[in-house]
Amino acid sequence: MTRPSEITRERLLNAAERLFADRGYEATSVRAIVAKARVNQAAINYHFAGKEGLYREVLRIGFRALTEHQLGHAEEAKAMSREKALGEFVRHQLRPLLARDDLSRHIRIFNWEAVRPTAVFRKLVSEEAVPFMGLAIDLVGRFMPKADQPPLTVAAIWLIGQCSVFVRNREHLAVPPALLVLDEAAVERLAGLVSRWAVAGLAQPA
Amino acid sequence: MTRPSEITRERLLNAAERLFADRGYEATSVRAIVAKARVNQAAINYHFAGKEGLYREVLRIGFRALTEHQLGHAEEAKAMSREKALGEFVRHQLRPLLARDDLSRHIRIFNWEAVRPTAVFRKLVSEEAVPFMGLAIDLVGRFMPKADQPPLTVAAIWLIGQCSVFVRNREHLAVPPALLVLDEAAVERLAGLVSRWAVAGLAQPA
DNA sequence: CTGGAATTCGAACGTTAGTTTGAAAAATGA
DNA sequence: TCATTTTTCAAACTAACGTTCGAATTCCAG
Repeated sequence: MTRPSEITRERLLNAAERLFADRGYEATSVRAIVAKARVNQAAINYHFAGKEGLYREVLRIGFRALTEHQLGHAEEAKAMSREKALGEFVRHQLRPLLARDDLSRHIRIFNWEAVRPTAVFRKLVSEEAVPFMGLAIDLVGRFMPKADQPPLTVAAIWLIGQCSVFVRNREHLAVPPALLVLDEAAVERLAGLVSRWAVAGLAQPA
Repeated sequence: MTRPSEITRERLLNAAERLFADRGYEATSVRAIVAKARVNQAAINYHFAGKEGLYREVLRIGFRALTEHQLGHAEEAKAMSREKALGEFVRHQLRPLLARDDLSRHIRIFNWEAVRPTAVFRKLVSEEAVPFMGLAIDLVGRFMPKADQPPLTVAAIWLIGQCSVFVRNREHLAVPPALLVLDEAAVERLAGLVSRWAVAGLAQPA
């Protein structure tokens, strides 16, 4: 076994993750990726057998990171009140408004997938059986204990929609008429607002 | 002044509107449009000076149709309770889940724009000064009478996000785990659910 | 060292995108 | 009718896309 040179692979994954997060899969060209990664044109096909393969790998990494992060907080979430847990979920989802770290980028990529899922994404979730909405479904289930799966899924989609619309319209929020300065405090306030609204909706009798 | 032959223009607008509603601007090719319209390849450039020009015209028509429709119902909406008005708004936004008429297509096109606004769209709204969210802002304003513009805009985005996420994930709702049969009754139930949730959020004290 | 495998590189390929072209056809007004 | 304009048409053009290719280079175990 020959140890492959990991550096090119790593640079590609890094550059691709940022570009995919910013523009989505379709709108990101392989030439833009290799330029940002400063590697050769053919590197993507050599290391990942094509653009799709690279994207699959980026998605896999995102899956792992997110589930790890959530698993790390799963116990705490169970211990919290359902209102607190939902608040944390919303804060977590709105995090890309501020931060530019890995986790935020993963969320932004999955937000793209929520709009129009790529074939790669669909295959991945079906293969790995790590449903993106699982956590959201569990969460809303605490508010609707008697509901069965379909309405829970609807509620989860509803909840995610409330968050992702802000993340994706980030640049809209910064200009009039919204004119939101997207600093720590503003996002905190927004998260509080959205989660209070969402709790009010879910908590009421069906 | 020479009367142009309107038929090709009309066929193009019709075909383009359907395709843009289904796939969004980027993913719709001019070849697909001319094929559906059964006109010549060069017709788009001749009649609309390019794909962008055609899209701008489709957007303009959508603007006019939507505002006319809303203006027609504006008086009724004012007369309703705010809860009823919001319910009607949500039902209206969710209408593309069922119907395939012109109005539904317009809404779906604007939903695409809510994801990642095209330059054409931005220019159009700034030019025509017909803000897409104006009605939503007025509506949420009835629940938050003391709020000023920024939080109202946030609330409006929040409200729109709750609806558009369903319209765009329509095909997701039809398969497990949601397994929603998208008939009249189901959409009606969904609209009721979403508007009740939204009302609960907005109606609570800030 | 050194020979074979792994990796990089520049160039090209085939396809599809939106647009342009110039001639043919149709429509128009005097 | 006829000269002029408007509209259609098939074909080609330029640019960008993802991918492939073979030679050049780097790497590493023997």
